[in-house]
Amino acid sequence: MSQPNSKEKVISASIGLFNTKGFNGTSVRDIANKANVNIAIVSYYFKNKKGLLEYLISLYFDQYIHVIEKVLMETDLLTTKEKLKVLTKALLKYQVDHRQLARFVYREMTLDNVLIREVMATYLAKEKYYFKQLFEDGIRSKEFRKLEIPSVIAQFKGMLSMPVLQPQYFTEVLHIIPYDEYFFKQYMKEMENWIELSICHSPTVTFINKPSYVVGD
Amino acid sequence: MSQPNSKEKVISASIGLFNTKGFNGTSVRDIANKANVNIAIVSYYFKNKKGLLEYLISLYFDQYIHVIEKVLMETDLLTTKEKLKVLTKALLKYQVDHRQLARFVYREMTLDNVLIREVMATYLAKEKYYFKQLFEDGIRSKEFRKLEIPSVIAQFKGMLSMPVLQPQYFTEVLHIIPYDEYFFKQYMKEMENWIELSICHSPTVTFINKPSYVVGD
DNA sequence: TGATTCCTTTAAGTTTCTATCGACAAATTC
DNA sequence: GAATTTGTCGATAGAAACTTAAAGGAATCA
Repeated sequence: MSQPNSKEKVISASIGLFNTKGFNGTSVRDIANKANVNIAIVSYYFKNKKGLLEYLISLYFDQYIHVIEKVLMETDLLTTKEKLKVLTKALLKYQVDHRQLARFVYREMTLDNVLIREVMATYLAKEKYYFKQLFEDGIRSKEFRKLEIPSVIAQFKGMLSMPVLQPQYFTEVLHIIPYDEYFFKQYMKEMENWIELSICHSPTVTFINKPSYVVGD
Repeated sequence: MSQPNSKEKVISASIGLFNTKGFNGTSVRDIANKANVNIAIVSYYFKNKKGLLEYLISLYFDQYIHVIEKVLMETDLLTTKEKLKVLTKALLKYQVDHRQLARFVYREMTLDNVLIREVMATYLAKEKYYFKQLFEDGIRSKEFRKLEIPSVIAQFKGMLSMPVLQPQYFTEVLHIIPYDEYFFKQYMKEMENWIELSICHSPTVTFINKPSYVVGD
């Protein structure tokens, strides 16, 4: 029977360590020890530590973008508001399912690191394109308020990443267990609430393709 | 004339470097070079690199908590909603004024680092106490909806920290310049909007921009 | 069987980092 | 003015880091 590949072992060990100790705080030796492989294995598969970093970031964002595209494909017939909700749920779920990798990626994003920024530039541009399009659609169809799109994107991303980025804050200060089913539903509700109240016009009724001034009186 | 103290030089150099390269990504030698002092100066004033870290974190949070307490003192006569708005503005301003230190501190918070967590525990507990009290007051006086307080605190903190934590995202992806006067006002408006719409009961709705059905005709 | 490719290990090269020591200068105190 | 404290500097020991070269082994294929 084939035991887990050395490459796989390095990947999962490094995700775990980068998540808890950060990229710079983790040595190749640490990774090799945790993965139970020889030190040089890392160089063999990823050339060096930076190569491993690039690989992991691409791994995360490839799937991330794929989630967005899949949702947009499959929700073609829904209202923009519903699209946004489905997308929110899918992205939250993706992040929770890959919480270690996600936390690590988001943290490294906050560094002024040329390498990382170059790797991420394309992905972030795509993400922005899809988000922008979505919000513009919503505004055009009068489902959404006239939003300052960049600010809203920022808010949206902030809310999405908060629980992934600060899990210890949730457990140690707020005494909530992030990542369990209950938390997921609760947080999703909060975000739906935000969509309904802060993004959309009317909290009660929305119509497809009908301008909201028809609804009013 | 007294040139800036060596200690001061080390502090500001380290804040700058930790901000851009992270704690583990910065060496004591880097700091000494940027500060234009001898390497041993760091140990002399802060015992070692960890000591410097502790000092900076305490520096940030001492002032941070002080800002909260000052606002709560001075807004004793206002409604809870107004209190929350004043507090939001004060904290945003404090963060922007200390953006480098703030980004660094928030980033290090996302690591599973025992030392850091111990230093911050007291501050975060205080912060939570004040926030919780404030939201409970608002709910009791019926100004606020019946909120899940922990979730709301999380959202609130997420929004506050987003612009500080991801400045490059704003400049490079959204093409906004964070930290300038215009951005500050815009973002503050967004947060006031959130307070009005998502935190408070709806009746007193205010729009950032006029709702589009008014613009329409 | 022999050759090839893929994977792993040994071993060392080279750089980089932290922390500390002892000497020296300047300022302050007595 | 002497003594003491405070601040600074250069050098370095000792540890830890990343990377690479070269060889050993296993599996596959001709």
